[in-house]
Order: sequence, then structure tokens, then C-alpha cells
Amino acid sequence: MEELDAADLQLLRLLGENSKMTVKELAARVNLSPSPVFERVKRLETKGYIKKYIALIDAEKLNYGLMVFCNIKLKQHDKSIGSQFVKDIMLLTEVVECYNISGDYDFLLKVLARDMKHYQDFVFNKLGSVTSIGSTHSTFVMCENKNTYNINI
Amino acid sequence: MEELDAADLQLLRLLGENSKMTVKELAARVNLSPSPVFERVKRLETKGYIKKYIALIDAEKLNYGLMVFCNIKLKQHDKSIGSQFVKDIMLLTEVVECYNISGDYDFLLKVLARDMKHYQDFVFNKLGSVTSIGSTHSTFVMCENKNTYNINI
DNA sequence: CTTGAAAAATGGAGGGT
DNA sequence: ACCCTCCATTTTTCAAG
Repeated sequence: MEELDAADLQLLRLLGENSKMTVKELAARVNLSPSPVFERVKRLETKGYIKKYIALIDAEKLNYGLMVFCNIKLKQHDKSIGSQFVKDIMLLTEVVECYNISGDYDFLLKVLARDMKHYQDFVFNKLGSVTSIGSTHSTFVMCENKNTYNINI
Repeated sequence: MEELDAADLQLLRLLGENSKMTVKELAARVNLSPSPVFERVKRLETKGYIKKYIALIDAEKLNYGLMVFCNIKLKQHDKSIGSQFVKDIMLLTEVVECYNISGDYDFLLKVLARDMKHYQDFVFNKLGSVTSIGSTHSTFVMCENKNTYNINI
């Protein structure tokens, strides 16, 4: 995989921070002319180093000010229960991330809700109807101190 | 804040999924011509609904295949200890997210590491030298099932 | 990697509903 | 207030060397 030189890594770093940079600006930063930078970026895209380009939306501005980490224990641990759980979870719009984890719980969800009332509704009505769930434990985020959204290269 | 109509929300949804969509493509999706779409997007940017545009980098391709949620308890809970902790944490490149949380622990970190050896080094040498830390508890991610990076509007 | 040129998108002026 | 059409400028994209 190490077909990446310092300039490539720098391009990933820059685009991971701000994907609106023009090829010209990127070229100035990595001390190359626009054309090779253009080709390098295209290569990083096709080889999959860059997965996609997205706009980051301000959840608080849209009245989604509550972030909760919801730990989930399944009733049983066979494969079909697990995959059914993932399938059910994928449909819940409040769940922005879902991880299969080690430890006392099986899954960790990052949930975005408008407020506590909304979260309560989410737990009781949405998670409540996912039958594979045994128990849950919620950890509330009081403050987001850092979020880079990307690996720090 | 509800100065956003259905077209604005749709634009946020589309750009949150793929920020490389051209104004022309967006216009076709929301049934408007390019100019008003261009103005709407600019307004969403200046008003802060769109925070920034980024490229998502594939951490696994860069040999950062291990994700860990690291719970942290501080030694004491006065404000200066807390802000010093945040300051120290901000400098650690392995930490991609940091939250002040409710419950048994004070902070939750999302950490990206190359492998278990790297993570061990991170805990012992990097976290180990952050003096405000009382205790830690690591939860390892076995599989990322879902990550939308954005609120689901 | 460079130069250079075609194609496309951005961003703005002016007019219409 | 909002949208449209048209046009200049900039950027992207892709040749050939």
C-alpha cells in the first residue's frame, strides 16, 4: 500500500481538512504544479484513499443538540440475532454511528436527538421495538471538545 | 432558526452525502434552476448550517485499522484540571474525538491506532504522561456497522 | 512533471413573475 | 422575495511533449 509519498499524504491531510481547496491552491501547498496534483488527487480517489467528499452539517443549528452514546447488550449472541439487530438499527435516523464492541456491551451507538424528550421517545419507541435488544445503557455528551472526522496523518 | 424550507433541507441532505455534486445537479434534484440553488448553498454556508467541506480518508488503507473508545476518569474535577486535560488531549494525534460525558467516567475519546501495539504505546506513553488522568477503560471496536458522519435530516 | 488548450462549473448582472 | 436566463471568469480536465 505504500505507494504514497509525502506529497500524497499532505494532499490527504489538506483535503481532509477542507475539500474545497482548488487544485491550484493544493499545488502551491505541496510545491507542485496543478496538473500533477490533479492526477494525484484522482489517483487517491480511484485507489480509495479518499472515500467521499461531504459537507459537515451543524446539527445544533438544526435543533439536534443532544448527543448520546447508547450501549446495547443483545439478548443472545448468535449471528442471525446480531445481523438482524444491525439491519434494524440502520433504519433508525437518530443513529449516526454503530459499532460492534468488546466488553460488557455488544454494540455502541452514537445517537443524535433534538432534546431529552426526543431521546426518551427514541429509546422507548424505536429501540423498544427492536426485539433483539436485551438491555441498554446511555451516556450523555455534555460537551464536544474535539472532532476531526478524519485520521490525523 | 426556521428560515429553512424543504429545498434547503434537501440541499443539506444531498451535500451531506456528497459535496462534489455540482450546482446544476443539485438544481435538478430540488427542481430549481442553478442560480437560486447557488444562492441557497452560499446562504447555508454563511449562516453556518454547512460548517465545512471535507474529504473522508480511509483510515484502514493508511494502516490505522484499530478504533478504540477510551473512557477517562480524572483525578479531580475542578475546572482547571478539566481544561488542562482537554488542552493535553488536543495535541494527541491518535485522538480523533473527545467528549465530556455523564456517568462513571468524565471523558470519552475515540482513538485511531495502527494496531494493538500502537494503542498500548498510546495509553502508556501518551495518556500516561497526562497527569490529570485518574483511570482509563478501553472499549475496542470490532466492526464499524454504520457511520453517516452527519445528522440524518 | 510541464505546457497549453478544451470543457465545465462558478459566480454575478439584469430582468421577469 | 424569489426565480430565471445569459454571460464573464475561474476551475477542472485531459491532451501531447
